[in-house]
Amino acid sequence: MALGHAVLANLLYGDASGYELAKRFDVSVANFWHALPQQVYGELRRLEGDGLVDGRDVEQSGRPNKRVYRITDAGRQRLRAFSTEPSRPTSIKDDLLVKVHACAATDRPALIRELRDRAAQCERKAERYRHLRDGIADPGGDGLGADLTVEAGIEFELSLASWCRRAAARLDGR
Amino acid sequence: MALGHAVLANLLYGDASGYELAKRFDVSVANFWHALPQQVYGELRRLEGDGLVDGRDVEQSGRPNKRVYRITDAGRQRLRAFSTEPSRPTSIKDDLLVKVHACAATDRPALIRELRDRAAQCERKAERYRHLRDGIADPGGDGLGADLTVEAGIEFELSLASWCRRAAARLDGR
DNA sequence: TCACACATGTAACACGTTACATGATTTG
DNA sequence: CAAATCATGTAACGTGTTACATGTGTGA
Repeated sequence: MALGHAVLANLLYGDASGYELAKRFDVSVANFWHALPQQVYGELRRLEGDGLVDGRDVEQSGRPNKRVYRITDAGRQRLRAFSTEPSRPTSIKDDLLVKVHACAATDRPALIRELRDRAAQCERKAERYRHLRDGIADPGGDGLGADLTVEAGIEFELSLASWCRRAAARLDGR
Repeated sequence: MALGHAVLANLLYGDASGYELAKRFDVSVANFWHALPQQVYGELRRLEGDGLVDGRDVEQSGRPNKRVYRITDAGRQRLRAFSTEPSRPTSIKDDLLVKVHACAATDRPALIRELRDRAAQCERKAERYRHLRDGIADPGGDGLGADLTVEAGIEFELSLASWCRRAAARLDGR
């Protein structure tokens, strides 16, 4: 149930279809959990089979019908149980860091270019997260969890961006 | 070849056995790529089959024999090619962030405790990375890649620790 | 003698990614 | 008329985790 908990957590912020959830997994949540649409659809079917979410078909005019999911009481209980299990340290995988580690055997100029690109990318992402944060309804109450996690996202992206620029400078021989 | 590149990059810093590599994947490299021993052993066999590393058996007295691997020219070329391929944004997976996102449905005190534990854990990790960094031979030359990546590790851990403490405080209702 | 470090694996399973597939409606 | 958005999936493959398995030597 790796993805499952993330999906359940997301549904706390409002019922959603697979399509809508997949988009959230590509923006707000992407910061600490990433998933492709296919995975989300599959996970929702599984969660429904386990009774952790409830799906209902919604007919729409002018666009395809969709299936909207809501978290069930069993789903909430599952999240509660999950919250008391130990989690282990963040798992990070980053090819760019591997490249820097291997810089002695790389195409230096290409690596430096990629570091600068990545820095810019991170800064744009931080900017998007900032807008997201400003849109959170009640950051002290219902929106607290979302507020805290986007905050983490902003800080992570900015700190990575800053590291990328310094790494590029050092690899450039100053 | 997800793990493969990380293994090759590591071997640039000296020949090693599977056991030794597995330990590096649990300390220095864990910051941007994590792997279990089983995976490392398997990957080394595969890399040897592809001619990207060379293994030789080393007899030892007083302890089991080991197989020590060295990166080949083909392996270096592979790293060079890898360095020019695009990498995509860091992939992060963190259960603790999922829990915070789901804080409305969690056991709050347990979550707060875990955040404080994690903060302490991150700070210890940063401390270990600092020692590692101080042990790097030539941070401006041969050790540049390693120096930059541990630096990234230190900053990541410290920024996460600080976020954890702030999150715990806010969840605690100040 | 018990635990720990050294040293290496197999097998089953869970999870994630890529490629492929379909089809309607809206916007430029 | 082309491209983007909405909406949902299957199949094959690659990667990562858990559980199990084995055996020696050193230090408490």
